Amino acid sequence: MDTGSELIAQRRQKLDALRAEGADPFRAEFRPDASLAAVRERAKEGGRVRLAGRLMTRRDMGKSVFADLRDETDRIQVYAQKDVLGEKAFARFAHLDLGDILGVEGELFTTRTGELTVKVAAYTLLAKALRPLPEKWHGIQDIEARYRQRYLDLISNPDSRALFRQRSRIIRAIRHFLDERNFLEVETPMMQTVAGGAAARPFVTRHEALGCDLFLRIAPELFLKRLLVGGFERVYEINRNFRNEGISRRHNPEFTMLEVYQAWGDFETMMTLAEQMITTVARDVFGTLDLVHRAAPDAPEKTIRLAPPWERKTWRALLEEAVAPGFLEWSLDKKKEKALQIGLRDVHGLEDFEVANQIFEKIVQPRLIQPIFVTHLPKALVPLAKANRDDPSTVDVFELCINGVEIAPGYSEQNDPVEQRERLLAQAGHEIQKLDEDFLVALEHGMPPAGGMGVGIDRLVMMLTGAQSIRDVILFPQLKPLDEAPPPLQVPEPRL
RNA sequence: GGGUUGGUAGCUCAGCCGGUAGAGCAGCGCCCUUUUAAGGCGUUGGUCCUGGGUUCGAGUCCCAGCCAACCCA
Repeated sequence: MDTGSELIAQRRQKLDALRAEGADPFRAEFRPDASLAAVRERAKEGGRVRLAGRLMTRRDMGKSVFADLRDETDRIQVYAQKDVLGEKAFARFAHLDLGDILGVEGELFTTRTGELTVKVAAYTLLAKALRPLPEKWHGIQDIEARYRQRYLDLISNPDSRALFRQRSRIIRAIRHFLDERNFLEVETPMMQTVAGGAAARPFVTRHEALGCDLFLRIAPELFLKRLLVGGFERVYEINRNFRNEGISRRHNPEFTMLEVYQAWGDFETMMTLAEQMITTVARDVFGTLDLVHRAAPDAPEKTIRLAPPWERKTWRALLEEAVAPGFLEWSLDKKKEKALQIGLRDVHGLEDFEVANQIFEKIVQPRLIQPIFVTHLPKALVPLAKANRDDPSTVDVFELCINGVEIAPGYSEQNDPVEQRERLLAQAGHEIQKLDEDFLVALEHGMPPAGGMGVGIDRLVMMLTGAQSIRDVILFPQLKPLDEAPPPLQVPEPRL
C-alpha cells in the first residue's frame, strides 16, 4: 500500500506546511447548515449558505478557481476568487488536493452557463486527503480494488452508491412489511454449541472462559422454533449466517438471511406471505413489478414479472417435464446415466434423491426465470419439514425460484419430536453432525403447527437490482488476504 | 479442485514479429476572474504481480507461484 509514495509525500508536505502556518488540517467539528441537495432545492431563495463536502474536481482559471464539492446527497460548484479571498487564502485554496474535505461559506449565484454556484467568502479545510482519489472520469474499474477498498468504489462509482442504498431500502421494506403484520423481530445466538438448522460445514471459534469450542451459526432455525414453543407466534430474524464453503458468484461465507415463522400457518401460508412480501418490496423500492435486467452490457434484456399470482408446481412435475414422464421411477443407475449425460460428474456415491436433485438443479432451476414455487420435494432432502399426507415420500415445502436462482425455501414445520429426532439422526449419520438435544427437548414440550421460510437477502437483492455477483451486493465481500499465507491465528492476550 | 482470461505510473488504459517503457487524468511549474471531462505551454513519476528459464537482448516467449474475474465440478 506504499506505492505512489511520491504523491503521498507531496501531500504530507502540504500538510506540514499548513500546520506550520498554525492551521489544523483535521477539524473535529463543522456544522453545515444544509446538505448540498437541500441547498439546490432552495436555490431560488439565494442567500448565504454554509456547507461541507469532498473536493472532487477543480478548474483553475488563474485568478479564480471553480471546484466541485460533493456530499452524500449531491454535488455543488463553488467559485473562489483571488480578490475576494486575498492572496494567501486564495493560493491555499488553489493548492488544495482533490479528495480534501472542506467547509465553505458564501453567497449562492448562478453562472453564465446556468450552474448554481457558491461564491466562496470563507472556507475551512476539515480533513486533508493524503492519498489521491481514483481518476475523476472512469472512477475505479479494477474489480478487486472495488471489493478490497470499497470506500474508493463508493466515492467514485455512483452506481455502486445507488445499489447499496437500494439494498438498505429493501431490507427496511421487509421489516416494515413484517412489522405491520405483527411479526416480532428477534435475535438468536450466532455462536452455538451445535450448528443446526441446515446442512453445511460451520466455522469454529473458541470461548476461552467457557473453555469450549463454539460454532458460528449456519442457520437460526432451531432457536426461532424454540420461540414458537415459548409462545411467540410470529417471529423473524434478519441476520448473518456463516457457512464454511467455497466462494462463488452466488456464495459468500457470511451472508444475510431472513427467517420467518408463523404459528397456525403452513407452507401454503408462507407461499402467500413470500409472494406478498416480495411484491410489496418491489413496489415500494422500485415502483414496479416488472424488473428489466441484462446479464451483461451486451446481453439481451430480460424481464422478470413479479405480478401475482406466482406459479406453483411440484418438484416431480417439473422434473418429469424436463427429463421424461416417470423419471422418478427410473432405477438409480438409469438416473445416474442421465446425470452423466447432461454433464454432471461425481454422482457415484450419491443416493437416489440426491441424483434427482442434482439433475433438478442442473437443468430445471436455471430455466425458472419467472417466479415459481417448486413444491413437495423428497422427504430426504428436507429433514425439518412435515411429510405430505397424500404422498409421504414428499414433504410440504416449497422453494421459491426467480431468475434461475433459489431465493427462498419454506416449510410446514415438523413439530413431532419423535419423528424429528429420527430424521435428524438419519441426517446426522450422513453429515457427521451432533444432535441439538436441547432443541428436541423444546419440541417435546409442544410446538404449535407453523409455517416457516428463509429468504436469502443477498440473492433477493441480486434478483431485484440485477446484480450479477453476490459481491456486488455485499459491501465487504470475503477475499483472500493479500499477505503471506497466514499460519493459524493466535489469539492475542488482552493488554490491560 | 480443473479450465479460460487478466495483473504495465496514484487512477483509466496502449505497448504489433523479442530490440532504449507510452498516452490521458491526477501531481508539479507557468499563462488565463463565469469554467464544468475547462483550455494552452512545460514537466516529475515505473519492482511492467513474484521467482526462475530461454536469448546477445524479455513488459513481450517458456516454467512455477500469488491475486482476481469468469466458466466447469
